[in-house]
Amino acid sequence: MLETFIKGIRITEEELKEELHKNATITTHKKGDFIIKNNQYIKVLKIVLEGKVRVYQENEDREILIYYLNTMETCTLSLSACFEDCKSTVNAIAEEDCTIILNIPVRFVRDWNFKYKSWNRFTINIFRESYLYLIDQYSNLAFQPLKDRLFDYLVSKAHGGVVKKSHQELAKELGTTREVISRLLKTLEKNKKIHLGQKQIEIV
Amino acid sequence: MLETFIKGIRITEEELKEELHKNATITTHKKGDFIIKNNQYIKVLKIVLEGKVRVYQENEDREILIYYLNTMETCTLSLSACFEDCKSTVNAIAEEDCTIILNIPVRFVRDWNFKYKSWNRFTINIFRESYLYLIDQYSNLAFQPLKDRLFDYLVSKAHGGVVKKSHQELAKELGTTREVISRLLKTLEKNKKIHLGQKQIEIV
DNA sequence: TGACTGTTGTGACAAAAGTCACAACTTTCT
DNA sequence: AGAAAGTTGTGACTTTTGTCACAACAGTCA
Repeated sequence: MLETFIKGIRITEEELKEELHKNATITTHKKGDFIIKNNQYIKVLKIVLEGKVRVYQENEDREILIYYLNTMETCTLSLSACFEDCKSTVNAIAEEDCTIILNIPVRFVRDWNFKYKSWNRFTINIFRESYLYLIDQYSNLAFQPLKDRLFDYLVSKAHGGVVKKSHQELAKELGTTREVISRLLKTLEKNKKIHLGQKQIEIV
Repeated sequence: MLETFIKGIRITEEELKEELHKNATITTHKKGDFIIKNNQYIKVLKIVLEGKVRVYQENEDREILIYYLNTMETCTLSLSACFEDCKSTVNAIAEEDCTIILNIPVRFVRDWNFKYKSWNRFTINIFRESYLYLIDQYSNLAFQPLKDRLFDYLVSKAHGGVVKKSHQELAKELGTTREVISRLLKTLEKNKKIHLGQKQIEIV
C-alpha cells in the first residue's frame, strides 16, 4: 500500500515548472530499451513523463525488482546520483514505450534544493518514501515465505482483480525463477486463491 | 565497505553547532534499554553521541538488522520522521550504555534544511547513503546464500581479524536462527576460513 | 498452414534453511 | 562452591527453494 504513494512528483511553483521545462531534454524510448545499465555513470535526473520503466538488480541469471517508474514518477537513484557522482548498481529498462525528462543539469537539481521550498520538499519526500518502502520490502524478503510474497504482490498489482503478467516476469520481480513461480501459482490455484489463465492471473 | 562511510555526522557551521547544543536534550541509556519500539510515534531526531544502538525489524521469533548506530551517527529513520509524522516500523535498543542527543524540535530540523547549506548536505547525504546501502543489502539478501552473507558479515565486522559476538547475536543480525548460524560457522571452520572460540570468531 | 517463439506444467532431484530436542560446556552471580 | 543463565554442538527431520529436463500448448508471422 505504501507503494501507491511513492515517487509521485508534486511540483507546485510555477517558476520551478518553467525552469524544469527550460532545462530539460525530453527523449523517447522503445519498449525493451535500456535506460541505464549496471556500472554506468548516472549523470542526469530522470523523470518518466509517460510509459513504464523497470529498475532492478541482477545477479547471474536472476533479477529482483527495486521499483517501477510509472507516468510522472521520478527515479530515486538518479536523484540520489545528482548529489554525488556515482555509478549505477542497477539496470533500468523500458517496459513500455516511454518519454522521459532527462538532462536536467545536476547542479540545478542541487541548487533548486536550496532555492525552491517545493523542490526541497520533493527531494526529501522521494528519499523518505523510497527508503521506508525499501525497508518494508527488505523485511518481507527476510521473513515472508515466497508464496506469501507472491500472493501479496499479485494483490498489489491487480487491476480489477486481474494481473496480466507471465510467470517469468513475476519471477524477475520477486527475485526467483520461473519454475518456482509456476509451482506456487498452481498451489494457490488449488487453494482457490487465484485462477490461472494465459499470461493472466485472476484473484478470487 | 559502503557501511563504514554512512551515517557520519558532518556539521561544519559554527552557528548550527550552537543551535544544536542550545536546542538538544542529551539523555543516557543503559545497555538493553529500548530507545524506540515498533509502532511508537517517532517525534525527535536522534543522534548517538556515544555508545551503540541496534536498529532492527522483528518478526515473531526472528530479527534482522537494519543498521547499527555508533558514536556520532544519526538515525536515518528518525531524521526521516522529522519530515512527516509517522510510527516506527523498527525497534532500537542500546547495545552498550550510550548518550543520545534528542528532542531537537522537529520544525528546527526542517527549517535548518533550508537555512543551513551544511545541514541540507547532511540530510541529503544521510538519505542517499542509507538508501544505497540498503539496496545493496537487499540484493545480497535476495541472491547470496546465507553462508556467504555470514562470512562477508564477519569480515566486515572484524577488528584485528576477530569478531566478538555470540551465534545468537549473529542470527539476529542476519535474520535467521541460532542453530543455522552454528552449523554454518562449523562448516566455515572445517574449511579453514575461521577459527571458533567462546563468543569469539577469528578470521583466518 | 507450419515454423518459431514464448508460455505453462510437472516430475525428479538437490541444496538451503528452519525446527525440535537434547547434551555439554562457560560465565556470572550469590 | 553451586545454581542459574547463557553459549555452543549436533543429530534427525521438515519445509522451502532452486535446478534440470522435457512435454504441451498458445500466439505470431511469413
